[in-house]
This record gives sequence, structure tokens and C-alpha cells, in this order.
Amino acid sequence: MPRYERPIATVDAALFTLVDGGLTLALTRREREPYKGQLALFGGYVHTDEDEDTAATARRILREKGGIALSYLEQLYTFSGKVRDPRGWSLSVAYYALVRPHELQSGDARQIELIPIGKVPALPFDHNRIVELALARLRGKASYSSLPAFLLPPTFTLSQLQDVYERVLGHALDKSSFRRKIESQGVITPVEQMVRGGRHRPAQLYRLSDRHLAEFDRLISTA
Amino acid sequence: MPRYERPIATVDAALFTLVDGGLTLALTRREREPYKGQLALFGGYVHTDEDEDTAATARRILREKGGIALSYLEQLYTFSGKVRDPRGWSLSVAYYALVRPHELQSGDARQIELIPIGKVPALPFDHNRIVELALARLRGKASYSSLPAFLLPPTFTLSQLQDVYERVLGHALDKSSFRRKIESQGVITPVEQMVRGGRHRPAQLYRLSDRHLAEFDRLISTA
DNA sequence: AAAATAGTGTCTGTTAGACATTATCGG
DNA sequence: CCGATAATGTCTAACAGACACTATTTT
Repeated sequence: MPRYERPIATVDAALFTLVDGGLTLALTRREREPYKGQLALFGGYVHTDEDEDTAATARRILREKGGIALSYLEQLYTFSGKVRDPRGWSLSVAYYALVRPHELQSGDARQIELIPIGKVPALPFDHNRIVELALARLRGKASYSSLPAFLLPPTFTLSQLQDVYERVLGHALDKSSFRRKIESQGVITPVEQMVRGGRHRPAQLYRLSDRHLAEFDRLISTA
Repeated sequence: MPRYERPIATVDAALFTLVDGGLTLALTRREREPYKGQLALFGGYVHTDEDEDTAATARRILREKGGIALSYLEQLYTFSGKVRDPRGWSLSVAYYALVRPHELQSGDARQIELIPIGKVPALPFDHNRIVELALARLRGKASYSSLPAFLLPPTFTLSQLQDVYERVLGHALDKSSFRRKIESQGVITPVEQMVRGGRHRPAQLYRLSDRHLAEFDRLISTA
């Protein structure tokens, strides 16, 4: 048995969604010390009596604090050290998660604050580092996977899909190249329905071919 | 303050090197229970009084048990749960590391067992999962970065470099395409020296242009 | 000269990027 | 018919993969 004090073990989650089409971080006000009342990532202690593993901890915290159905959850990185938490040597297993906009409506609005990713304020602990890493991971995976589609409703048009990719990646994409790439990768399947709206040609609706994340054989064009 | 017991916090490291040109995993025999005497990854408790963070824990463990100078160290994933360790709810921050073959000579040979990656036996805890994930990460990064070069001496020929890439990736590469890719990415720099040996044309020696990992703008050919 | 490996050249099919064109809706 | 967005087509440059060929050493 160890002679050493066990570190504090917590889980933090960077939760992303779309608000008015823009990539948005969901934060919450801390209910306890330290930093009580401050805006921070969703986070909490590992409950060794009820959590199967740290992914379960993350899901429990988001369920308790927001009541949110996640479309994607992935472990990001584990942050650790003596100084990152005033309570002492700590270890935070960080996750990032995506939520579809219409799912977020069902969350407890009083416990969720939505901040556009360009306007994230200074956060307690090393939460700004976590957000930066989560964004980098999100952008990285967006360039070679179906990840951004998990921010959309179950069915969507190709224009909507291109728009989310552009929002996540942060730059414009060529329509023709984008469609070629997405269709050649077989990650989406047309559904028997069209969207009519506005005075223009109706758009084909699609869904993800697979409920899980699909990786492409090459990168999305960098335009 | 939490009402919950803190989980056990450990660090495990999958250490890779080359032996006779082949990718090899370095293991050690456990000095303590549980699984005392069994072959396992290098691992140990986080020492909150002396370790700056978990990367420092990993370096300390490898220093103590092997006396090894690492050429590369990267956090891999954090494994957690109630059942993975007989001592109780535990959390292992897993790392993987690369060592240059000539550096391994300086390690304590009695504490290191070298196993070709095709012949890794059943290991305690979830160490086989860690090894699999480490290999997958290593192979993934090999296809778009200078990572395999960290398994070579500071200077090397292009033939040696291609050989390590092939060993890590597990398949042959086209010589012409490989050289084009590597040289176009600017990750290596020729040094003022040639290697003469064998009855053939001497080879140009190179070194990495940067001490750090360099990523390519596209994948290495899949041949 | 022969053997062996280092290093270069060339052809071809595929793909990304740019951009133009056609299609189909609502009004 | 017009405005708007959906969807498709075309051209070109860049690149990967395959493979042939040349270069320089030792024996």
C-alpha cells in the first residue's frame, strides 16, 4: 500500500453545441468552493461508489447539471499537478462532448450558459487550456471525420453540413470539392425526403450512415 | 471536501525501442503485489510530494526502474474503473515512450525485458489494452509525422529511416515516393558526412531538422 | 567486371481546387 | 420571369504509386 497521499480525482467536460449556427461552449456556474459562483467547465469528483469509469463520471455530471443527451463524448487529456487546483495535487480527466442544438433545449437552462467560442472569458483552474485543447482536437478531427455532423439534427442537407464544417474548421470550403469528398467517403445516406423552403430548388436530406464517428481516407480540403 | 474515497492513481508506460531492427516493447517484472514477479508495463504510484505532474511520474518511474534516456514521451489515455485493479477503483494515466537503441544499453538490463511486439504475452491489469492503444497511436502518428525517427540514432541514412517507418507501419514503402515525401516536408537535414560500408555507393547521413516531433501536411503513402 | 545498395527520372491515374453551368423551387 | 440556392460539370496542377534507370562503392 502506498505511503503517498492519493491525488484529488476530478472529471471536467468541455461541452460544445451550435447556437444560431455558431460554435458555442456550454459552461456552468460553480456551486461550491473553490471559485464558487464563477463560470467554469462542467466538472466534479469521481464517485468511486457509483461511477463505472471516468466516462461514466462525465456523463453523470452532465446529466445532473444539465440534463443533456450527448451525441458525442471523447476523452481528451488528463491534466495534473500540484498547482492547478488550490485544494492540492489533483488530477483531472478532461473530456469534450457535442450536443445537438435541439437536445440542449431539454437541458436545465438555469444551469447552462452559452458562450460563443470566440468570447470565452478567463476560467478557473486550467480550464482555458482544456478548452483550447478541446477546440484543437475538434478541429483536427473535423478535417478527417464525420465529427461535425454530431452537431446537427439527425437529418440535414449538404449545405447545412458544409456550414457546420466551415464553422468548426474556421474557414470556407469549396462546395463542389466538399460534396465530392463527403459523398465519396460514404458517411452519409440520402433519406426519402426533400427540404422545400425559400424560393429555390429543394435540397436532399441526408443522415449519417453510421451512428458512430467515421474517419475519411484523406483530409478535407484546406481550401 | 468530498465524501467519496479518492481513487488509486498510477502511471503506466509502454516503452518502445528497436532490437535488431525490429520494433520491441520493454517490460519489467513487478517488484510488488499485486502480480508480483509478473511481466508488466513500467508503472507506479503518483508521488504527490515529488512529482510535478503525471509526465514527471512517468519519467521518474522509467529513470528508477531502467535508468533510461527517453527520446519521446507522450500521454496516451487514462484508463479507469472499479475492476481493472484488484486494489480497488483505480485510475491509470498511460504514456508511451520511445528510446533510441544505443540509449537502452545504459539502462539496467536486469530490470528490462525486451519483447518483440508480435510476441507480447498476457499482461496483468489492462496492460494489453494499453499496449494495443499505444501501438495504434504509434502507427497512426508514423503515417503523418517524424515520430519513427525518434527510434534511430541522431544521424541516420534515408534507407535506415525508411526501414524504421516500414517496421512501425508494418508494410513496405516505395523508395522513390518515401524520399520525395520526407524531403519535401523538410523534417530532415543532411549532415556533412557519408556512410561507407559494404560494397556499394556510400549513403548521405541526415539528422532531424528539429528536436521536436514534426507533422506532415499529408499522409505517408500507404503503398 | 560483378554485386550491392544509393539515389534519380518518368509515366500514369487520381484527386483537390477553382470556377462555371445547369436545375428547380417560390414568388 | 426573377431571385435564390441546390446540384453537377469541367479544366488544371499537384501528387502518389509503380517501376525503370543511373551512380558509386567494395571485392
